[in-house]
Amino acid sequence: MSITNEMKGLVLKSIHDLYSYELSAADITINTTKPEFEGDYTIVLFSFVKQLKKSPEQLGHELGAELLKNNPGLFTKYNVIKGFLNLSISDSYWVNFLYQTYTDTSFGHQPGNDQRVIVEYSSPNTNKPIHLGHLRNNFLGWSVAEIMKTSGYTVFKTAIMNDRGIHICKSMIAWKLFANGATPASTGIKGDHFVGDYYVQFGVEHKKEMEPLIAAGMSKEEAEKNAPIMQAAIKMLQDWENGDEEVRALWQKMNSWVYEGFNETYKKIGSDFDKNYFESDTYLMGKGFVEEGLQKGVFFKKEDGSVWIDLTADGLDEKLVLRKDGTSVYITQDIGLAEKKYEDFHYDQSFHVIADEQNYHMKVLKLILQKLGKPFANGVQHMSYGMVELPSGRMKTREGNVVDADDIIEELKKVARQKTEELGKVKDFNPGELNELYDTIALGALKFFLLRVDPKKRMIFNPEESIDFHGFTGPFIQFIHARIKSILRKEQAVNSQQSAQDGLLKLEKELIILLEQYPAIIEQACAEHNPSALAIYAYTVAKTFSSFYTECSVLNAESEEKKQLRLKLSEMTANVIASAMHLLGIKVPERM
RNA sequence: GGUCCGGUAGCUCAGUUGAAUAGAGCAAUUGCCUUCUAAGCAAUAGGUCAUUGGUUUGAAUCCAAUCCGGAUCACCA
Repeated sequence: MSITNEMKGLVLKSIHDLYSYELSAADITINTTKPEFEGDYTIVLFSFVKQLKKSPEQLGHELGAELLKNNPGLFTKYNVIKGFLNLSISDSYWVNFLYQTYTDTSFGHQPGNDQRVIVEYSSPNTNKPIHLGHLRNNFLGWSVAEIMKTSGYTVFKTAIMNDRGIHICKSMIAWKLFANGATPASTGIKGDHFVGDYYVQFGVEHKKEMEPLIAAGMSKEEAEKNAPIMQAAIKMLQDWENGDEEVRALWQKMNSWVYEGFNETYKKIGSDFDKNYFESDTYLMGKGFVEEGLQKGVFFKKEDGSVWIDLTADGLDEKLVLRKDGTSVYITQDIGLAEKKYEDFHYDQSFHVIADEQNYHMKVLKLILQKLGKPFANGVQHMSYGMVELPSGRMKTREGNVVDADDIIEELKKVARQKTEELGKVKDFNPGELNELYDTIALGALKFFLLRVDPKKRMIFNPEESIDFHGFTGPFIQFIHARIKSILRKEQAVNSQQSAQDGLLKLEKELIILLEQYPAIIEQACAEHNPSALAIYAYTVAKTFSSFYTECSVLNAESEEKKQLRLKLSEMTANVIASAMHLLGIKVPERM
């Protein structure tokens, strides 16, 4: 149990003993004591002073004295300032905690519960390569899944490959028209980029063809639709749906190029999946629910044959679920997929990691599932995150203003190499080890950069300023880890009983207090589905260690006892940093 | 227009279940490498927490109004 929870229990008991009053734990606020006051943790008295009809001053002193009297080994002193009761916790408590825990690499992990969870993330379109926005999705999804695993959930990672539709046909048409049979193999271009290039080329050609039509008096919308290349793409989609063999073969071929490219990138960034779903398999599945919804009176049919749901009573609009031509739309497919995933995994919760532009869509999806009476409806949840924007605005593949995932990783690797060579600390590494180190640093910088901010907020990436390796960054934390390991390579802590030690230095105690909070941070990150809590925490630990390291020598400590304490403190810090960074999908090097 | 989200230092962001004098990083200025890795440490400077009013012992945090920015309300996915 964490120290703050333990303290809450003690406060409840003391209040009961002193005043025969039953307080609830929710009434008690405990904060770490501000540095300008004496103490480690502070009980805010205001929150329950009224219930007890005491002055904060009197209550503070009575409660402080009672806590000290009953827990002489835990608390050493107290002081009351205004409505705050500051308590000092004994050094021996902290040292004991450190000695008990310093080798525990599963510190903060929870035993398994019986909750089954799906995290659906990544979910790319197969007409373009992965960019920075997709990376945020990938890193978030992966990290949330790992955090939930650590917290005891049984987690399955899935992706839905958006492998069909008009956007795919655009790439296909452009390839047919302009490629002259070129392939990724013949051009040496990575498959997803290769196909993406034709998607962009479609856009260029489309725009070109629209101009004369608009000049001839057509509206923009009409021109968009009537441009010959668009007509060809629409025709191709129809052929695809009718199972035209030639179109299907081309579709399969081009998708396979894309998957080859994706797999390479996924491998590099560490995304993995327990199961992939394909839209081409699932896009017809929702149709069955239309009939079910009509029978249950949840849906209604309009004169033209289209089917709708009326959500105005829920503060939303009417929403189409089946086109008048009888084909299903996005939301209908999602209904089918949700049920399919339930059949496959029997989930209690199913998270969709999707950008916040789809908040409305996900709200509607959940509502429809609830109205259809699906048993899994309440477990369907949107893990919404903000888009990554450039200083110039949103990234759009067809406008070419994207930060490509493969490009930025390569750029960061270059910076990592350059910096490493300048510093010259790993001259004995062989080329394989060096390459691995550059990967570790580059991906560490990128993942930390994208995970350190609150997922719900949109974020701005400035390519000019690029990604830093100093300060609040992944490489800084990696560096601190490498530094600790360097000490531990020279000397290991001896596993021994706690020896009597007084006088923990300020920074020593600060570090132990921080480390003790790790399980609470994981719990918070899990409850909020928010990896940034862990990123901020990992940085704070590294930063605190760095100050400690500068001020206190580990290997040349004043005494053997101090040295042992500091070795243990170093080891535990390294363990916690490695663990927290792992939950973010970031590796930590032994040397850098 | 309806709904939802946001506005904190020059920039990027913490802090938002109310709690003591609002914190980091970058950028700027100044010190510190013969001692465990300087991708570092220490320090200085930088704030009308969008605005106004309200609730409270106490408000960046809660409420109301206003201003600004974004998303969404498709027979696209």
